[in-house]
Amino acid sequence: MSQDPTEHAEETSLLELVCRREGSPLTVQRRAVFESVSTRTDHPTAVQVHEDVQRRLPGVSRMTVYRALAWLVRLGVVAKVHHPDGVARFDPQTKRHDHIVCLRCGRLLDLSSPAFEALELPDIHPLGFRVTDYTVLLRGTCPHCQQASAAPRGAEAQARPRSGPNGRG
Amino acid sequence: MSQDPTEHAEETSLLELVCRREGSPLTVQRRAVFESVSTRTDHPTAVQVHEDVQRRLPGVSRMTVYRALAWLVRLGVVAKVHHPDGVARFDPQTKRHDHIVCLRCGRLLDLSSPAFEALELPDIHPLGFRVTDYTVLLRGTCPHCQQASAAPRGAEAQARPRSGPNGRG
DNA sequence: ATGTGTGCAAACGGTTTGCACGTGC
DNA sequence: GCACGTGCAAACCGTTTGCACACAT
Repeated sequence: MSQDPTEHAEETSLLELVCRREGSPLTVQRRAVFESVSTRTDHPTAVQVHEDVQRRLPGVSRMTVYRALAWLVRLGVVAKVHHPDGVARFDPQTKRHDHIVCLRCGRLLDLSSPAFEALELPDIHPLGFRVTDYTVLLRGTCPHCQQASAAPRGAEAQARPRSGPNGRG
Repeated sequence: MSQDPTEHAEETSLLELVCRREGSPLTVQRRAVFESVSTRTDHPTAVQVHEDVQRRLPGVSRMTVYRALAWLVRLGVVAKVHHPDGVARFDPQTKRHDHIVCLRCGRLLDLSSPAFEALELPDIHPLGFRVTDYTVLLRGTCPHCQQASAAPRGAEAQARPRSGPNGRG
């Protein structure tokens, strides 16, 4: 996709920094996994990241990708988000933010809206919980699926585009 | 728990009503599944519902519970909520509402707060999406785990009490 | 009587784990 | 050189599916 290596230069050095701090070696595989996640904006699944990495580093096993992702999440460099479909997805955005998901194709996107940034949740302690964090999930229909929904009947049954890797409802 | 059968009388008749409308037979198993979900407030997993149902109707298979739950969800009588752990949970509350989850034990609860009811989200159409629905997920620590967190070190690593049926982070 | 819900068992997909080898530091 | 990350294969868990029988209507 992007030909400019300097684009992710600072992120990569962040990765190195974190590695030093943890005393963990920064391997080629981990770097590739991080590159994949931080390049994409569509919250890829572990399998999708694996495909991505494979393209650059043939031979990398799925296990390595799973472990690298878990490691990145543990270091706080990557966020694990839970898709309604149940499969884990990964997000380079680690700051608190919200998501929007298309109920037809399952596409999940970050919600970057000033209005949402400004949103202030009531500061409550429901049932004695100590609330540390929150996230809003919007559900709806993406532009592409809005057009598609006009065409066929029984739209709910299909709604399974090749590029949308989401299984069950 | 509750000995009073009249407590769920209206819900049961709702179930019968919906069955008539759908032309679907109301079986003992389905009734038991519905009873289980509507009685509990802790958003049981399919397996937990199965255990519940088994207690009353020994011999009911897990498959039946899965299918009954899917059926109830399709009829709009029960809501399927997605837990951060990835396992599906079920909720008798079908109206739009929010949740709070304990990051230690995984317990998921409905959030019934007037302040949250009154919350108005910005009416935006991010990236051309048509937003139909939304939900807020609060993350935090439940009262029980707040006490427990005082005791051991490395709390994040363990945090896996027997009663909390949540696998991965 | 009839249609469909149920039960069994097997498959499936995503994810995790144990161990020998290779690699980064 | 040493530790740890990697790769392989197999297990695991929640969930789905196909088919014969039983049950609700």
